[in-house]
Amino acid sequence: MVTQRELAKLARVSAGTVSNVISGSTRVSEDARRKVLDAIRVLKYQPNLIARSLRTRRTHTLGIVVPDLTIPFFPKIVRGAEYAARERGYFLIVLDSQRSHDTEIDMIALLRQRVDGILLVTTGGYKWSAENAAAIASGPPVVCVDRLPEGLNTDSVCVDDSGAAKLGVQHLLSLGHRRIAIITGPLTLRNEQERLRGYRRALKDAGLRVHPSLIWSASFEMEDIQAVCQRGLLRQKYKPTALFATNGVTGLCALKSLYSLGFTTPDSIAFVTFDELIAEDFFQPRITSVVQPTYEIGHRAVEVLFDRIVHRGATSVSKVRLPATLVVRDSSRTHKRASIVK
Amino acid sequence: MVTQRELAKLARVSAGTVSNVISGSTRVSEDARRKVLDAIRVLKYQPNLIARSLRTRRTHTLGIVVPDLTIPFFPKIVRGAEYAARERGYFLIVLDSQRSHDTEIDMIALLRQRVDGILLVTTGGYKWSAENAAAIASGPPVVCVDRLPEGLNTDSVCVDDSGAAKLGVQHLLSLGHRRIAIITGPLTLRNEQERLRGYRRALKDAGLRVHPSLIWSASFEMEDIQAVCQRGLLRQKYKPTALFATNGVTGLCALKSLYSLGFTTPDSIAFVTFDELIAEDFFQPRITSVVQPTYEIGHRAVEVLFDRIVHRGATSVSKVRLPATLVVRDSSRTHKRASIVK
DNA sequence: CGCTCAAAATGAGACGTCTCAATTGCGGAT
DNA sequence: ATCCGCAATTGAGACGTCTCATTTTGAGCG
Repeated sequence: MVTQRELAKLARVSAGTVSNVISGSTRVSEDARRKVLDAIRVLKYQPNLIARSLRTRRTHTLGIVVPDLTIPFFPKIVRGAEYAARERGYFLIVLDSQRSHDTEIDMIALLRQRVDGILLVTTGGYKWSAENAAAIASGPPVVCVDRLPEGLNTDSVCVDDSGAAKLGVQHLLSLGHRRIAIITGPLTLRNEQERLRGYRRALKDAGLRVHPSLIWSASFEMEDIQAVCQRGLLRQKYKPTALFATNGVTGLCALKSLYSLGFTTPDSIAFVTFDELIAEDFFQPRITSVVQPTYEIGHRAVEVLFDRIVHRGATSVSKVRLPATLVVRDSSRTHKRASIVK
Repeated sequence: MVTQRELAKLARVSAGTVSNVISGSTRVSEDARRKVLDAIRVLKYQPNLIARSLRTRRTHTLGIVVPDLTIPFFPKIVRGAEYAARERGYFLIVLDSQRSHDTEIDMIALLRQRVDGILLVTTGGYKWSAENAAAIASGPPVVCVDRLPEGLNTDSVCVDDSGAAKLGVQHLLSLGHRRIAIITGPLTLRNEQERLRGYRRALKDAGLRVHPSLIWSASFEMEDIQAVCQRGLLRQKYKPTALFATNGVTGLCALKSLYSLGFTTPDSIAFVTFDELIAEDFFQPRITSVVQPTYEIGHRAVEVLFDRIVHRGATSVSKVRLPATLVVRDSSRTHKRASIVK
């Protein structure tokens, strides 16, 4: 490995000057600069990042922890983050916590010494212990993405959950639907709470009463979702003409349940879901979705993180909420039965 | 940050002894060990990994580069690799080359100084330049996974492509099918070539002629695949009773094409694909697949990599091929028309 | 009591970089 | 000719760890 010292010898300048040329921190004469750059070329010098990190206490690396890389939503966020990181010459390390809070904590601990900042998509559904929160606070800055943890007050970037849900529900309202059911994931997740809030708000704004029998919640497990749909759909009294799902996993399973119960979209029930379904364009008819700006979320999160790295503790906490967009496809097509309902 | 020097002061031993206790490289008296361990506990010492790396020239970290994290196949491999890495106390860095060979090369360069070994799933479809191959050879050891690059002679771990394809085709043969079409991805990929070879072998072994009009190849683009299926299926003379797809992307698109052309599985055509389709258990009927041992591939690749890290250059190149398994579901159900064909 | 020898402990030095106080060089002003 | 001031350069030292040659310790033995 070629070192700066060797460059110095070849270029006949001091080691300090070589370092100054390379890091560009101090003014260097044109002559010296040229000699050093020549030497770099001749010896094919490459700086030793480890040594540099030891000295500067910077790694020029960011880390991102996600709950499950096999859910397509997360790689999309990773992509946005990676792009933003590379724009600034940073390197991004990806870790998968496998939906385990403990693993998540472990991974953050492992990242601690290797990165200058962390993007965290928590597994969610629990409150952070004071101890773990303190550990976070004492390490490199953390920006929470998508899912906002309880008990952790950091910068965050996520979609405007309630606004996004409202968008989807308003679309159904505009098609004439009045009995719109909602199926959410676990309400221990703040996102899910907010999305439910958006649903309520949309209905209230439209002057409708929010009927409790139209609000369904389930875990992320197929069986659970199926059971909830079955109960909700076969209930006679107040049958929905439309269903809104608050996330992709739930939406996919719900859709499957509808089909297996003999329902079709949009004919027997209109359907809108949060997130692009995994095999989105495979279904006929195609599914209308509230689409999150995944790439922007990742990208923006890195920008917020850089801000924080620079202004360490200075600025107040920033909570960014990005807007979702509605992509209208077939599953919500206006339909005579739906439009009849009043 | 607590340093070993501070530990030494508190424990009233030398810095060298502290280091010996921590790294366990030399024998240390029980007494000294206890004092040091106490000090570690009291001061909450955590070793500085950067400094350690600088000194030892080891990072205790591995890297994996994959073409596209949004294809579920790759995160599964990552998971197996990560597990194996953690078993040995190593850390795994994940990078997404976004299907670009240039990015791939960049990423390997970036990893160079940060990891002790690299797992590479190349984007494929091109030959590695001698220059890039040389760069690889001069860096940390590389193990190629899944896709084997041309022009790069490294250890590798992947599925037994031809055997796996044979497995799928033999299944169709055993159901009585005789006119079995195959649709592959780009034949610039070695995997695809091998899988096609497996198909040929299965037919030959069964004493059947391989009819050229039954061999279809396409890029990974939907339109392309659709066109190929259309041409193959609407061709009158030699219409297949079964279709075998050699990878998940192609399989998914082919299936969609079948449906849009009015075919159904297994009624009008039997269907078997490589890999679990993204929304596998969503389709009715469910799809029969040749399933790769993704987790094992990742896991095993890390083991091979460790071997190489330890025996640096000593052992001969190892080319591991893991067997696939056939998961029979509905799409290949025996069917009267199929069984009639002779 | 002194000697030997192995085990244990020591501490200087190196890994490659950056930083900073100190020094040098040089043109221009006095 | 001398001095000043600024820019450029220098080189020692530190970051925290591990290594290794050297020294110290102490148990065993004559």
